Amino acid sequence: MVKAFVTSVDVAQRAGVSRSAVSRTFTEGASVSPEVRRKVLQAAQELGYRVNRLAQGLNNSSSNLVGVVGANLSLPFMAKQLDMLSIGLLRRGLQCLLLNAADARSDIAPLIELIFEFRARAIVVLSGEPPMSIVDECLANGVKLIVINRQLARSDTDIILSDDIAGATLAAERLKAAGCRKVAVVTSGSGTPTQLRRCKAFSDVMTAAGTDIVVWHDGPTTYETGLKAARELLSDRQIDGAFCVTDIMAIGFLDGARNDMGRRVPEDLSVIGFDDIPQASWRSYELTTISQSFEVLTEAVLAALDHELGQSVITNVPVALIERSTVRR
Amino acid sequence: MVKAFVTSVDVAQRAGVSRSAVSRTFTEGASVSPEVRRKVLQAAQELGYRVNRLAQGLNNSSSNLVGVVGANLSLPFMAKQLDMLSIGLLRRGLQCLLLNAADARSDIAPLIELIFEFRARAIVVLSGEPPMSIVDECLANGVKLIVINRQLARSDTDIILSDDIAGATLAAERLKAAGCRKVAVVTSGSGTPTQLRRCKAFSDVMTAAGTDIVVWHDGPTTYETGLKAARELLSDRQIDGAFCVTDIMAIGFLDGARNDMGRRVPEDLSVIGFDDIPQASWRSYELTTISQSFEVLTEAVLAALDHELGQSVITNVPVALIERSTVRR
DNA sequence: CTCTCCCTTGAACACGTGTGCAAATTTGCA
DNA sequence: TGCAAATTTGCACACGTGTTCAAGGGAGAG
Repeated sequence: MVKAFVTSVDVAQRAGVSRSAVSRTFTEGASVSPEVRRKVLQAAQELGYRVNRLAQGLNNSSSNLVGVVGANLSLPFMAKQLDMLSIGLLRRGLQCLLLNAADARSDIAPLIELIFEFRARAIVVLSGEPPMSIVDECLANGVKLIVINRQLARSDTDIILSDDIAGATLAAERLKAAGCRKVAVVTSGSGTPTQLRRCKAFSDVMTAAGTDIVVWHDGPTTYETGLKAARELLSDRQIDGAFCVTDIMAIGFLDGARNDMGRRVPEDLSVIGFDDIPQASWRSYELTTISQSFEVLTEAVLAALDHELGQSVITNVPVALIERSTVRR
Repeated sequence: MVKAFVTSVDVAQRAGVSRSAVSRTFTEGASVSPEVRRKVLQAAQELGYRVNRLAQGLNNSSSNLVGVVGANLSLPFMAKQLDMLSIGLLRRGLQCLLLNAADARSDIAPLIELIFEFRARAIVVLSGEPPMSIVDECLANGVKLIVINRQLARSDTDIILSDDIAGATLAAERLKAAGCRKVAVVTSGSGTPTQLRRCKAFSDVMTAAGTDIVVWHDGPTTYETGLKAARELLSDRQIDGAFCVTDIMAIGFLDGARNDMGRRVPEDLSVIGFDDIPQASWRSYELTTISQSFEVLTEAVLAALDHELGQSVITNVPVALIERSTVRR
């Protein structure tokens, strides 16, 4: 049988004071005399006392937890985002309750409901789309909802969007400047809003310029999908440019183009990606891509936590073209 | 002002039953008549009732939380591990409280104390080393402690170790078979136990065989470190083999060897890594490496959660040589 | 010295849930 | 129908904390 955790009653008894004094000692800005404070701290130290956050949260009817919903956490983009977010939360005194949706297609509603049960202060949705009923529930119960790269048809939720349209436009302009005559757009079959936006904005610019485009989409957002795209698309020898809506697919595409389809990059084929994941700068790729600052994105999420409830703030994360060496100059 | 969450009292009132009935309806195996159950469920549905896990945990003096401590979550190895672990926890009805140590060198004690405050059921340490005082505290308070790839000098903690020694030995044997005469060992400057073990085991086999070795160590466990190692080591043209204790460094090393130092791999130089991260199988690398099954590792962690408290189980995660194309046949 | 004001202290309540116990009700059997 | 057994129900307590409220006590001003 294990002994239970030390409670504030134990500490109070040992320090010879009331339980209130103990509580006040550990509460910022409460009124305790230095003498009592010292005795309490010493007793707490000796007994190994730890505040019970569950009881604390029960009282305040809210915890310091922030629920984070995501999927495919091992993909570089997600991993980087989660890494920075979890650091930022901790630094702000918030704890991260991580719910992994396992599959980008799976319904995230049950996960969000779980977060509700923990009376989390806020919910951050990194992937998947929360149903409207849940958005309502968040608002009704005073839980901040922050959605990343999903455009909800609502005006009472914080939304953080990378500027996909500007990014895709930058990519299109760059490929035009490289003199491409026929370009491919590579996207996954998952049809996430982000990918759709990038795909559409790029296509719009290209068709307006009269450039031939061919849109390819299939499979999940992975390296293998990019590889497959290269193998299927590049039998058409007229294609001399490609916009892959995600770096991870761009890297697969590059490998397929060079190794399987015998293309020289950038001489025969210009390739441009999106996200600027760490691997994009590896020497074997040196992928020209559109970067969205992870720092800015993370800061936007953290800032959103402080926003007034029910007030919608749409934050656009700016993008920039990172010139490396997969597009002809 | 926001309305508070719905409580079991509200539900009981609406359903016209006692609060106990509500509680029992949501408790597995409690005794409720079908009639009452139906009324309660309907009322709960209409009001949007959610059990308050904080109050629940307060009562049971333990929550369903599992604290996970890690660092460098965006490195492929860590990301993959966290991804699988968080899925596995969720599937078992446990929630993942993620604490990011931000820096591999930073002290993880404060993070573990935070986990204590949440009365987590178990603590999983992915990186960093918990001080002995905390190990004691875990045991005293009935909190399961699971440490991955850290050898603690204790017999009352669950420890999960990839079989570094067997892996490093496999790597050494393979390089010997490739006919290498002088091999480099590339390791980071962080000196984690895992890396030290791999380094030592490899060196032991090689020196026993009379092969020349040179050990290089510097910087963090990153791609850039591998790149740097190649630039510094390969001015010595006698080196014809390299064991990088981590795939991420092996990939950097490969890029440096090929692009900066003009080596052909595997003709001039054989390279072997460790971990089998997803990037190792990318077409540009096709890195020969030692794999440790992420599935087995994850399963071991989940299994450890069910072990008796205070009983130590040391699980060895088996390794295997994955032949690709960076070692001469 | 007395009065007032401010700081500190302890008692009591609230937070929302699970559960032991005894009463109430239903079921099973003869 | 009558009785015992089994099931269901409600009351009350416990979990560990924050906080309000009134009482206590000390210091400073007149």
